[in-house]
Amino acid sequence: MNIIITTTSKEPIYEQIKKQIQLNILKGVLKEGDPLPSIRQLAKELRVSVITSKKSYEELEREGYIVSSVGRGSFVASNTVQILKEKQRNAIKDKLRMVIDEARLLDIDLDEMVEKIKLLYQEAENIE
Amino acid sequence: MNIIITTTSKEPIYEQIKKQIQLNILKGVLKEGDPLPSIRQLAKELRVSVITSKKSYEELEREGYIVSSVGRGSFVASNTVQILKEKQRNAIKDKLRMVIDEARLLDIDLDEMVEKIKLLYQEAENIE
Amino acid sequence: MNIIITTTSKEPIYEQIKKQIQLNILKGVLKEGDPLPSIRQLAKELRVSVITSKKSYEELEREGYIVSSVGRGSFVASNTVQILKEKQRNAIKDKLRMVIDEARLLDIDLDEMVEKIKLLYQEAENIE
Amino acid sequence: MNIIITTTSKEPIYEQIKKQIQLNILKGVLKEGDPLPSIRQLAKELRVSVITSKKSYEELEREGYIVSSVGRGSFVASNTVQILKEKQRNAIKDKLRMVIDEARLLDIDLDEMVEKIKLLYQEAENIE
DNA sequence: GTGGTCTAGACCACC
DNA sequence: GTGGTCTAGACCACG
Repeated sequence: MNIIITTTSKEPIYEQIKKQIQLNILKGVLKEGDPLPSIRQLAKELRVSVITSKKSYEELEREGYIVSSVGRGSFVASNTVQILKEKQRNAIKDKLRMVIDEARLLDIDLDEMVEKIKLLYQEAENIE
Repeated sequence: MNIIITTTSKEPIYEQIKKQIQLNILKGVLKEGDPLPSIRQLAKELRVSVITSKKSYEELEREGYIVSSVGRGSFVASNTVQILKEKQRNAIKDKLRMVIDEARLLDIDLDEMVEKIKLLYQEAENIE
Repeated sequence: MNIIITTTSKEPIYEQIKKQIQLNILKGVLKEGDPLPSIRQLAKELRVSVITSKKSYEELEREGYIVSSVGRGSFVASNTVQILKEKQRNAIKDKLRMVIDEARLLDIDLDEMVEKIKLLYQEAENIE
Repeated sequence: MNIIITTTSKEPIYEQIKKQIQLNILKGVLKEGDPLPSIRQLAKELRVSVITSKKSYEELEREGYIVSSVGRGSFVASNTVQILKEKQRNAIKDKLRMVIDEARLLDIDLDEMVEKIKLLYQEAENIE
């Protein structure tokens, strides 16, 4: 699992870690039941305060993506992929709704929007 | 011009004010050259500190939406609405790009995305 | 005499008026002894507060460029052109000194600076 | 890094601080990635309000000289010195253009201007 | 500890 | 009256 932190970003470090772990679960790099690196090890690798890595795990656990137990470590929870996908799809819908609201204010109609999306999809596939 | 601020929101107050004034300019409620309420008057109306209303105006001026001058007040900038709309269109494209990147991770293909957009457009028009 | 005010500028209006009157004297449009428009007339023409036009004249008088007398009006002082030219030459030297100080910090040497000036002179002559 | 502020100057304090930090970055006294004093520490040292030192840092960040992040502090931005130097070179050109415009009004021709510059360069080098 | 936001005062130059 | 600068406090999230 690779996690990249950019300290220059305005996004909190713990949030960056959290998102990238979610991503790894989503992409199947981390499977249900898989062990995660210990808080201390992760902190060391990322050169981050233990407080920070701890906070990431805490949030992930609170939201049901991982389970931790003292002395044993942290593991990807079961059903995580399902829950995650569902949540993310909802999140995407919300973000899309906001983008559309803005677009409509600028008189961008449905057709233009669809065209934009097609272009951006192509663009994304070419990069990949 | 109506401005509504919610102090419970995580979004800074000055950002809320700024966005709503931008909106009014883009929608044409505020036209080029129109005077804005003085920072003190606005602060009074919204029951916020003068510093807060001032910060909103500062950012709006820096981004070219308004011009302020001592002794005269603040006014909607001229020759800008078109330029600003262009800027915002670019901003929308960037946001859309991010949404699409996320969507692709969830294996949402182009067709599904287009369908989602159509639905959301309809939804938005019905609300209006 | 033509005076153009830009209310969007951060330069105070009275300062803009003052500078342009000086300019007119320097260019010979206004000659020594020539009458200036009355404070009220100027304010009316420029659509400016009388306080503002008054302030311009006050400063010009304090610095010796014009003389005013109650009931008679304001006139360009004698020796004004000489004083003005001398002052302006000094002002230019000071500004040039500041520009050079900045240039040296960016490792722009004398030759490069001279070349820049030659180019800008050419440019200015072409516009004219 | 030494910062000297003069409260008697008409130039705002935050502007003085900003300029001197810019200078230190451009001269290489502060290198990319170097930490800057915290806004509170700087405020204490210079005996100004935290708001004032903060405003300096805010503008420096907006213009790309530094990056700040909550909980970590402020640092000189990376990959920027070259870009910033370029920007400043453009700024110098603009200032030079304005000086030349004024000079031409006083019938100072190119040769005289070049001579002035040579003198001022010599002068500046002798002071150093 | 750090920076980000917010408050309630103040003085100034400009109009 | 206006906006621009400055002060001395405060609370928050982040590390």
